[in-house]
Amino acid sequence: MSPRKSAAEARATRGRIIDRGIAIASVEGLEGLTIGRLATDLGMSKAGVLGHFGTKETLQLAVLEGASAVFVRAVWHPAEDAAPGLPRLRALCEAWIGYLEHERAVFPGGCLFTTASVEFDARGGRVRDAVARLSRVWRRRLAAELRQAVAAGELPADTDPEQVTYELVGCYLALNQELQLLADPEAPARTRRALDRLLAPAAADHSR
Amino acid sequence: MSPRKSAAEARATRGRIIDRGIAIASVEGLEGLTIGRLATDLGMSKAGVLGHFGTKETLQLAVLEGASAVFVRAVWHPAEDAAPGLPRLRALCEAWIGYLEHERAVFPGGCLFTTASVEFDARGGRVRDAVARLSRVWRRRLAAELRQAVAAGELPADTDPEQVTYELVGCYLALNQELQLLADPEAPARTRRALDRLLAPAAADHSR
DNA sequence: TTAGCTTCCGATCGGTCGGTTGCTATATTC
DNA sequence: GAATATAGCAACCGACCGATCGGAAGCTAA
Repeated sequence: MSPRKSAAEARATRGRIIDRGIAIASVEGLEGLTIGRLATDLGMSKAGVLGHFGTKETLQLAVLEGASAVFVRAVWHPAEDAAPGLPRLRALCEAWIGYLEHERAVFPGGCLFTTASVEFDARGGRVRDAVARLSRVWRRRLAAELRQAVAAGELPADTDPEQVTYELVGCYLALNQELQLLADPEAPARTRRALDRLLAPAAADHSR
Repeated sequence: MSPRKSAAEARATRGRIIDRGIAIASVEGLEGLTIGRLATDLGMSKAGVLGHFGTKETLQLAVLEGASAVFVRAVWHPAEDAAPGLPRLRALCEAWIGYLEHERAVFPGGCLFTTASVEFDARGGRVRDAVARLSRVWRRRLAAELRQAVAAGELPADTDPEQVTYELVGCYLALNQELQLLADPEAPARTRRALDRLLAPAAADHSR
């Protein structure tokens, strides 16, 4: 009927598939994301959708990568302008709250990584590996930023970066649950209170 | 071939279905739990399995209820012997860690409530309502226990029970992720360190 | 002895899954 | 302008999904 052909248009189509896939997967999960549903939503045939990826697993990985780009753009990029250390951590955490609270247009079902993490944490396969890799990357970045803040004397010298990272991740998992499952409007305020405790500046008795 | 008939045996069969269903659902999710898989695992026919529940949704609710009983037995019951307030909170939290760390025989794929919570948090329906209800019940119990500890002077007087409950839930969501997705053996120690900070006794400058 | 109830099975239903095939129509390359 | 490459479609595949059906087997009560 309407065979689009140019390479540029094909890339655009691929992008539309991934965008729609992110939206569906954030609600139904990466396993619940089906090719037929994707095709119907986009007014395409199943073969037309699958032709861009070959395999559902490859499609899932592409959606995951697309979601990762959204996350980086929404959370990490806005914080890059802030000064390294505590200010950047603060900006990062605030953007992270906004991402979970307002990014409904992109992730109507909440953070796709939380969903995918729980969905695949008990399985094998490339998707699980990709989810675990992304999770580790972001934890490492958080810990590195925390180390900078400690080195700069902005956080107590005895701060354990891995420990604070763990507790930060917990905060955001809980925030996602309170927003999505319990629809609790108090959740962002509670998160900020927890952050105030976790990222409390070092007592000003340092030399520098 | 082997049609069991007595009411007692039927109840036993129902229990076996639920037990197996819990194990499957903790790995595949409540949606990924299929009647055919259940029937194969138990050496039954699909009709025999579904006959006990009528509907997959009813089966999911029964599995959820069964998992709730396991959780109560593993986490709440052991803590009932402890004195109300802080000691009971401590016992509760320690049992909770053990539940996530060692209950692999019952929940091979990690805590079923975490899985179900994320799986249904963006949908409607009775299963989602049941998950949200259980989540609220346990948060309320935690908060009530925290209030007791504050009233007894075991925790600082300005402690916000809902706030601490939120942070406790976050700790256990993070623990589940580190155990299941990242297979990090340090996770329980990190959880205990976080608990030490969250449940630090009030400074002993109180009168009573 | 027998009627009625329940448990469970085998067979089957319509529907959807991921994936394949053959084709057309366009874009690109020479 | 001819040859090649490819985006996308329609049709279809075997497998599996949840669900329904009639009936067989065994318990219980009259």
